Amino acid sequence: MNVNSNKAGLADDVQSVVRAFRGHLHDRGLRFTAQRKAVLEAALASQTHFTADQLLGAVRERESSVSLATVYRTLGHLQECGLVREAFRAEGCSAYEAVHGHHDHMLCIRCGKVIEFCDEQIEQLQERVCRRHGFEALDHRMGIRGLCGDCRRRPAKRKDGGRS
Amino acid sequence: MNVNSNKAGLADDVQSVVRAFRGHLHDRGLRFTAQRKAVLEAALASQTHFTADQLLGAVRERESSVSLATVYRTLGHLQECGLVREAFRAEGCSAYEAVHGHHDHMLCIRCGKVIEFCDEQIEQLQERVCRRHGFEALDHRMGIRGLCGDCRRRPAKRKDGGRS
DNA sequence: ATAACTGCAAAGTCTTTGCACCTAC
DNA sequence: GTAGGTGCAAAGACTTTGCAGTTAT
Repeated sequence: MNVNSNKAGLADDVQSVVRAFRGHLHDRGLRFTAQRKAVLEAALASQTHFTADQLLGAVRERESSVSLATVYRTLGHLQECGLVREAFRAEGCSAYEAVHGHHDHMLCIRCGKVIEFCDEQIEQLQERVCRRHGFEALDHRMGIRGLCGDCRRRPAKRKDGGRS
Repeated sequence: MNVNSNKAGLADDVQSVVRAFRGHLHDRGLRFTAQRKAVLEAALASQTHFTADQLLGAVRERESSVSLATVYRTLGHLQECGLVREAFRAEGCSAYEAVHGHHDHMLCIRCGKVIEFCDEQIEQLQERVCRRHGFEALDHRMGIRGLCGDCRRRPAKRKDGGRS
C-alpha cells in the first residue's frame, strides 16, 4: 500500500531518513546542504505540528545560518518525498508535521486543542473507496472539528449576552 | 448525530435554507441584507467548490452591489451556521462549498481533478472514534491526495530529463 | 569550475480591517 | 432613529521570488 511508505516504525532512526532525503535530492540533481539537513532534523525531532516559523525557531537552535525562505523551500522538498506533510490549516497558516507513523486529527474549535488518533479500520475503508474510484492514494488527511471533552462540559461564552 | 445537520436531502429548497440563515442572523442580532442573501444563493447554486473570488463573480451575476470584503464576511457567517464549509485548501487559497449533503474529496496531484465521495461506513467509524475520545464532532473533512485513474495510466512528466 | 543554494528584502496572494456612508429593523 | 452593514482601500499574514554572493559536487 502507498498511503504510508514510512510506516516502518517509530524507530526509523534519523540516520536512515536523512539518507533517504539525500538520495531524493541526489536523484534530482539537487544538493544536500547543512541547512537542508538541519531543517529535516528539526522536523523529525518535533513530536507535534509546527508552522514554518516555529520550525525556523527549532532549526536555529542547531544551525544558526538558516532563513525562513530556506525553511519554506526545504519544506517543499520534504513534502515531495513524503517525509513531511501539511497536517492541517490553523488560523491563517499551515501546520506541518514529520511523517513518522500516520495519524489524523481532531481539532477543538473552542480551546484549540489537537487530538491525534489513528483508526486502522478507517484507513482500510479509505483504501477501499480509492480502489473503487481507480484512485491511487499517496497521502491523505482527515480533520474532525468540534468540541473536546473538556469544552463540552464548560458553558459556551457568547459574543453578546444573548437575548430573549 | 451532529456531523451533518443539513442532510435532509438535495431538495432542501433554497427557500428554507435562506430562512434558516435569516433565523441564524436574527438570533444574533444581525441583519439579513440583500448582499448576504445574494451570497448565500450563489453559494447554494454552485454544484462545486469555489474560492471567495469565484463566489464573488457568481454573486455579481445576480446582485451587482457586492464586494469581496462582504463575500468574506458572509462566508464567515455561513460557516458558523453550517451552511458552507471550507472544503479544502487549493493552491494558496481556500476552497469552500455549500453543505448540501456531506461528502469527502480525492484530489489528483497531477491533473488537479477533484473526485467527491461519501462512505457511510467511514462516517460511522468517525463517530465511533469521536465517542472514544469524548469528542463532539461538528464538522469533518477528509482529503485523499494521489493519482486519479487517468493519470495513473499516463507517464509522468519529470522536471528534468532524468538521469540513469 | 559551476550549477545549485542561501539570505535578504521586496513582491505576491489571499484575507481582514478601519472608516465614512447606507440601511434593515 | 440607530445599531449594524457595505464598499473601498489600506493593512496584515503567510509564502514566494529575484538577486548577488556562497558552496556542494
